[in-house]
Amino acid sequence: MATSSHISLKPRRTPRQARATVTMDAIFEATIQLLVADGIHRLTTTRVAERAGVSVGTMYQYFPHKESLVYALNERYLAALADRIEVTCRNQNGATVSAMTESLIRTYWEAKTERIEVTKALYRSVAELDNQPLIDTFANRVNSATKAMLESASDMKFHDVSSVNQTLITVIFGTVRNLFEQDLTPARSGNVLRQLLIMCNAYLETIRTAE
Amino acid sequence: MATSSHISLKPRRTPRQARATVTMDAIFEATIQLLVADGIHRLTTTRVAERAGVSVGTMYQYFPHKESLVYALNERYLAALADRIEVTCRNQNGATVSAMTESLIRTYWEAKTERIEVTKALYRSVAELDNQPLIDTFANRVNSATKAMLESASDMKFHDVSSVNQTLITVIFGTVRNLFEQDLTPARSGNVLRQLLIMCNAYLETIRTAE
DNA sequence: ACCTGAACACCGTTCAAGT
DNA sequence: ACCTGAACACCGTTCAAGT
Repeated sequence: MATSSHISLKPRRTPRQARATVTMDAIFEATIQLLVADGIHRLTTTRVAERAGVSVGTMYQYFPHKESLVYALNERYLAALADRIEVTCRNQNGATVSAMTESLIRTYWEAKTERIEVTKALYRSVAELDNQPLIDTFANRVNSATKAMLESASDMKFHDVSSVNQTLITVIFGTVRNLFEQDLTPARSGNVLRQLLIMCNAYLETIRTAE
Repeated sequence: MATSSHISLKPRRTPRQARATVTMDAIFEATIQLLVADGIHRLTTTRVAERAGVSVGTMYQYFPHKESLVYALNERYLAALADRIEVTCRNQNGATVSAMTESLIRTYWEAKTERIEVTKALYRSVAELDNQPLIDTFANRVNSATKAMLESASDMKFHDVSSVNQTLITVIFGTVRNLFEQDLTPARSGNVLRQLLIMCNAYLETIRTAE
């Protein structure tokens, strides 16, 4: 397998003295700056150390290798995100399901869009490849195909096909990708896929009667 | 920005002779084998050339740099996926919207799960970092929080909270992530988010009456 | 037109030596 | 406990020389 779970990604040393904490913060800050400015390809240990104002050797006292640096950054990001979601969930205790769903969507979207450059830099740090053109080409082809399909539907005419099309594509592809990456049992995956279909149908039924 | 759109990711040379095509196929095959077996971190130009049975110099006649190799692989994959979706769309011409949605979900899921190792290797080639443990931790925290929230709902009792919870989380997070990465105008993003909410509500309404 | 492989610049990582 | 930076192995990329 491609995983290398035997190699620790954890920081090597936990700072005990004040200057060590300063050093670690400087390294983190330097990393995020370089990531936002130049992307992961220009992120070298030499450059991080240089900008953080420490020697390479120092960096390696805190992080066993370069990967663990970016890993730690993502860890911080995800932890903060989970914090926010937990707060939202607690705040919605006893509310209606609709209100819950709404605030869950809002919280997640806001967390992603608040500091867009940082979110994107982190996404790109994980998705190293600059394959946006590929994705765009793919999206365009799929959009055309599904739109034409929807317009031909025998049981429904849409007053805004583009909106419905975009919604269905984003929901279905996003959900399936997410589901795939979760690596659930076939039974659980199958269930979510069935529920997804039910959800799409319920949505279509709703906008049908609304028009 | 992190993008490097001024650097071409396209193949450098298009094969004109038969042996050149053989060479390119060998390089592609070697790349995919190494990717599946060892992951992107062990993918070096030397190793690819070695396994393909050509010299490094030859590789660089077809690909301007290492990145373009993996890029070309992803390009092939996405093109094949788009092909399949187009076929599905054509086949569903004039069908009911429900049937369309269903075959779209099925096609996409099947394409991803048919040769799981290859799909995963490609995903990992783009998502270089081995951050599965991070994702798992995050998912567990979120799962607990949202499940507790749903169980506290004032307007609804679920006979299978876990299923509903997993569905909502997968759909919402997958959709939002996908939406974020599409980089649409705020108006279009806002619309999809509103539609997503409508969809979740329609779903909840459906399973409420079904129970 | 296509292939080779030594050569070069640079990067990740270590470690003996310091405070 | 924490920091330094020269040293080493290895990788990406090039290019003069070949068929």
